[in-house]
Amino acid sequence: MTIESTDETILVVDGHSLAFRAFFALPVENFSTASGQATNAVWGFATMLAQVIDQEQPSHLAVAFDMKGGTFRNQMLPQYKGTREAAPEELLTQLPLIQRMLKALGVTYIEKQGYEGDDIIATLATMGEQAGYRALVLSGDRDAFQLIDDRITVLYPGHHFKELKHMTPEAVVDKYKVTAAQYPDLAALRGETADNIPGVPGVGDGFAAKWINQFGSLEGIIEHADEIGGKKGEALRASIDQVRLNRKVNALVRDVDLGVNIEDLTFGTLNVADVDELFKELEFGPRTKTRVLKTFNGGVKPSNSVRASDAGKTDDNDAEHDSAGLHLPETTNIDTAAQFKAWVAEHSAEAHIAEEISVAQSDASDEKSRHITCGQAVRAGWRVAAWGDSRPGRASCEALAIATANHAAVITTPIAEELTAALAAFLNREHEHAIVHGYKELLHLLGAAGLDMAVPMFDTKLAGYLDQPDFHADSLNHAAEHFLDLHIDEAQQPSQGTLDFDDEQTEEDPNERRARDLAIIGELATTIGAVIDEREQYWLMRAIELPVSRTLYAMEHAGAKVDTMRLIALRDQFSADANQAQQVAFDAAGHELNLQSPKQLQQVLFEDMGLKPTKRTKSGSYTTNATALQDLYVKSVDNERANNFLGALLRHRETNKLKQIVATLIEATNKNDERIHTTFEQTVAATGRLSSVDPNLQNIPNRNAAGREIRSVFVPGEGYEALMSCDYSQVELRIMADLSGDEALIEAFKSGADFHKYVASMVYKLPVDQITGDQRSHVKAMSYGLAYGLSAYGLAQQLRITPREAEALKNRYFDTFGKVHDYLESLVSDARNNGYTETLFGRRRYFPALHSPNRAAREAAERAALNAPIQGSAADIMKIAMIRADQALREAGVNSRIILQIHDELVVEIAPGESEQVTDLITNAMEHAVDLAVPLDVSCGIGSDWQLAAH
DNA sequence: ACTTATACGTA
DNA sequence: CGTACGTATAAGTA
Repeated sequence: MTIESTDETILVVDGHSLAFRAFFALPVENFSTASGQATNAVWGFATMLAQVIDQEQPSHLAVAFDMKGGTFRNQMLPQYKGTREAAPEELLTQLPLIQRMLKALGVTYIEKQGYEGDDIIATLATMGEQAGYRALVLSGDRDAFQLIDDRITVLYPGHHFKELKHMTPEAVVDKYKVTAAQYPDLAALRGETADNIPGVPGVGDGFAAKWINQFGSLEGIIEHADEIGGKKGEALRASIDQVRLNRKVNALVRDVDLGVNIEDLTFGTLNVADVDELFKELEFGPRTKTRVLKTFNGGVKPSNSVRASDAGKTDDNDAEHDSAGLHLPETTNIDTAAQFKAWVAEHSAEAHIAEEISVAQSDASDEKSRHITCGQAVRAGWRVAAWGDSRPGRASCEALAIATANHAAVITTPIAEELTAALAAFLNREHEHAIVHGYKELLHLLGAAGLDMAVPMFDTKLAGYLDQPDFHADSLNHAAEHFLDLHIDEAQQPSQGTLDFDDEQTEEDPNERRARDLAIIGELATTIGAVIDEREQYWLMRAIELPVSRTLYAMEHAGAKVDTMRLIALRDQFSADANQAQQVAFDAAGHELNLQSPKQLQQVLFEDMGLKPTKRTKSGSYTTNATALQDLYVKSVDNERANNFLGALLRHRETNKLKQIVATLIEATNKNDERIHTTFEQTVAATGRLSSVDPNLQNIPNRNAAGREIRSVFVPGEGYEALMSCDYSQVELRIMADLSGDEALIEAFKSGADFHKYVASMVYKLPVDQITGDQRSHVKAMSYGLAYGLSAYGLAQQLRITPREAEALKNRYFDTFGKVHDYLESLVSDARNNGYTETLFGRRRYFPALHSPNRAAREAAERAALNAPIQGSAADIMKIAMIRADQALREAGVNSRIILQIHDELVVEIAPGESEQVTDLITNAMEHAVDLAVPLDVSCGIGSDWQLAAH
């Protein structure tokens, strides 16, 4: 980020690529003039370009465009860019406007008949380099990577435009394992789907890089093609001509005669009158004008942007900066309470700034607090972090730190008693000024050191998740790379381990890494905090995610008690059943085989036994999944051998799976307390749901009797007398009823009758007592399928009815619940317009693929966009219920505690004599988590194990 | 020792 | 050709 160069820097922009990005990133509806001229691409182009200029501060600038008419590439490769959809009319009409704007802004743009924008870019970057400049190439086309060297960097946009990756020689090697100069060889082997250029089938970046490193170059590979064995070697030999051609086509021309001098490509003298006129015509507001003027009114003037880390900075000139340009706090090791108190007194002022947030009392039920922001407060505050093993049930803390932007106090374990007390007092007093990364993990680490901390002001891990729920950062460094475009030194490679952040290196001074982690947390807070405020999502973090983290910590820490003896008995029983089924299968097949190998099964079923092939898997082989086997089983009554085999195989599948699940549970049981401490992932599921890992306790069998047996191993632990299970009935449908306002569906919920039967009677226009079992189950499947974007075909498959019948059912259903239909459609169209969906509580999920030219990808995005707000709202509601339930239990002073969450179900460990009271508390917390147009219905059961607690 | 495909458990 | 997950195993590559 810090470019230390006194040289000139030229920024070369791929105009078409930027225009495309702008066009698809912004909804046309919001950017059109009264006369109907679309302006989204023009506006986006201006702001995105201004953003890059502000960030990079180039001294010279040029924009390259493609010209109509083909290039030499089309003659070599007729299908070149064949799959690319023609640019939409609404974008094409904006290109001349963009060029007019560039002219008014005093920016040179270049196009040249017979060449692509990429060739112009390559030429400009080369010219810049030869003139001793640094060159930055802004392009979304990976072909530009071949230009990269010490002086040429490609700015490659990520998912969101602002995440520009600085592709340096090191970054290319890092990503592709080949040098920038070798990149076109790699691309030729791999092909380019976007340009309709086939590569070697089955060969991706990985294999291409391997070969290049083995043989040095594409030519080397072709020479030694015969030495490469396997399917991939074969495919390579068959594709040599294609690959050679690819390589010719992807080479950029670096010496096009453009008729310009590099020194003339300055900018900064914009024509105010022309800009005024154009912006008036495009109906751009004064803010856009100010924004653009600021950037284009003096190309080389010093930056007006302040680095985030400089906020609240004191006159601390010897503050360290690391290689990535991070401002590191100065670390002080603290051993005694007195040292700590003195340190706090000295640096307290740095952590507090004028603007404070008054959200201490914010809670889920307070509607007015929904608009709270974190504002400038996240720029200051105490960074609190800890290092060690944060796995529940086995957590241990190595060190913790409390820091401002400039100074860090580091405390290593074991911590003296007096210092522990001082830390406890500090955390108790200052938690609302704390910024953390992973509050839940921090609680495990603090807990291991005998400490606790109430909800902090800001959690950068949760914030990153709210910002981009589809992105999963697997470490703090990864988050820094993604959100801050900050590349941490090569030397500090993560080694394996389950530590909170990346594992420590033996080489590095531990405090150096701690300082870096703290600095990253501060940077993330400012960067993502701004996004959170802009979207008004601070309430979500403060009133839902942070408090639920605390509840989840308690659940993970408590764990779930299992009956180990019973677990072992079950494993042995399932194991014996599986073996027995396996033997029967072997006898029927006439030989032994691996029943867990789809490949071997295909051989036996479709070749040896000659059964009629089933549906194909995506790789083209015949599926051997349970539904297919079931079908074959039913159809093979007259073929005794096949029938016996299939029956045994199905039994083996089921019992073996159960055996495997039980074995995993045994493995995961903590020897000390005979409890299983799962980890609830709070930042993984893109919809806002939780997930459970290590082990997954959210997929314990529940659908048939044999599987349900496994639930009986979950029992109350010492000091507890029972387990209680409480679940919401049809939450997602109730959310749909509320949000759609469909009177019929609302009435169905208010009736209090057997819901599915009642709905069936409305759909079939029959009295409730005349509804058949089939009718009820068909309508039930339809109801549940709604929120998934279910197709008539899918419904037919599931219910084993004809697509015609399914279609008829769907039509009747939507005739009855018309507003539900309209609502579901509005979800998708709103998502298309806004780019994202939103839950009841403002949790967002973005869907760029809604504009994908690929039909399958687009339709998948449509179904996901339909589902996300519904599944996500249900998740929000459950989180609020958990916070309320947890709080209610604590306020009542009972010992009972929540131990598991399975999306719409809570499992509570009940202390003696508390069952009635706790049932009331939990039911109330769940039922009144939110106020919808229909009541939330909760049903509870209590028993001496999880299975018996079912109701 | 790694990745990919296949299958299957839950809501 | 229904959303959201996590885990295990086989088979292919190294």
